[in-house]
Amino acid sequence: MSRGTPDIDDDDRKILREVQKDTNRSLERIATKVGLSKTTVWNRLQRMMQNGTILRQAAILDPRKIGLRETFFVSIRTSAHDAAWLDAFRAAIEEMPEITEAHRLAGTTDYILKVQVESTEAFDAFYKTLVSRVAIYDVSSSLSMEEMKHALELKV
Amino acid sequence: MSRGTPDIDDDDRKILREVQKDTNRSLERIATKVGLSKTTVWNRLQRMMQNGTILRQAAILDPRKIGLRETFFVSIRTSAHDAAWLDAFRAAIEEMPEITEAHRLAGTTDYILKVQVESTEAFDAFYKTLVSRVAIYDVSSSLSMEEMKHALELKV
DNA sequence: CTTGAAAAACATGCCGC
DNA sequence: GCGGCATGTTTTTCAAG
Repeated sequence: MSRGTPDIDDDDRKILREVQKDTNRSLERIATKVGLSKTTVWNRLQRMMQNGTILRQAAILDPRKIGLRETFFVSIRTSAHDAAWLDAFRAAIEEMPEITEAHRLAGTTDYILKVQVESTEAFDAFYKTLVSRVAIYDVSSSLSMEEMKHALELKV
Repeated sequence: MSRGTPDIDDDDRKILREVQKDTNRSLERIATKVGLSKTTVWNRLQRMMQNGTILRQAAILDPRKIGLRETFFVSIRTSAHDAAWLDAFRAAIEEMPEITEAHRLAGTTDYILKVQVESTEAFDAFYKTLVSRVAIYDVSSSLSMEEMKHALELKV
């Protein structure tokens, strides 16, 4: 385990491609599809859950069906780069469920947030709360008109 | 079913909160936790899978463990707004597995892409392929230094 | 909506290769 | 490491309150 990522081999990749699509198929179907025995597939799945390759198995919901109709992308620049500010920012991200994704970036934009809310009014409320919690130098919010792709299946 | 989203009630929401976390717990544990019978939980899950509230149940992988070490956000502006260009762009998005998310935006930026690749070199190759496939007026790519949050669990 | 029970499908662990 | 088989668990279906 000294190099980049030699934890998984081609059989593992085949299994991952299957379980990324659907976890509700039986072991037997997966085993047949990838050309290994049930036991082997089971052992490999066990290992990949242990070592964190598979983070978890979960139901993936349609945001619209549960009332989250709008997605915004929020680009943030800050003037404060001290530890106290970052702690406050991290806490806000953690505690606000509307923020479904947050990245610290290299470049002119310091942070990007993906925010999923019920409505544009709900976003306005979210926005006010956010800027009241942390000092922000410059913000630019973009409303998504259309989600063209959302691949939870990674290229494995 | 004439209003916004009255397909799901509070019991459904409780069930969804459970299965969003982990799909591998038995029906019995979920039923106990939400205070309903096994049969009821099963019937409700069945309905929510039928009507698309639950898109699917799948394994969620750690991108780094499968060698996808870098995430980029690509902001795109285009000068061509005709149907032919859009078709080509849609096809490119569909066919390039490195693009894990794509949105059409309102505002100065026309599109935003999330791109997950093995390395910065792999991103360079991806980028060249993308711009060779579709005419783009202005692109700005930002490398993510840190994924601060990635909530696949939606606020339900 | 619930309980309960019965059938089928399944995951899991052990065996020998 | 692998595959086949035995066992206990779980899902799934059904009848009845």
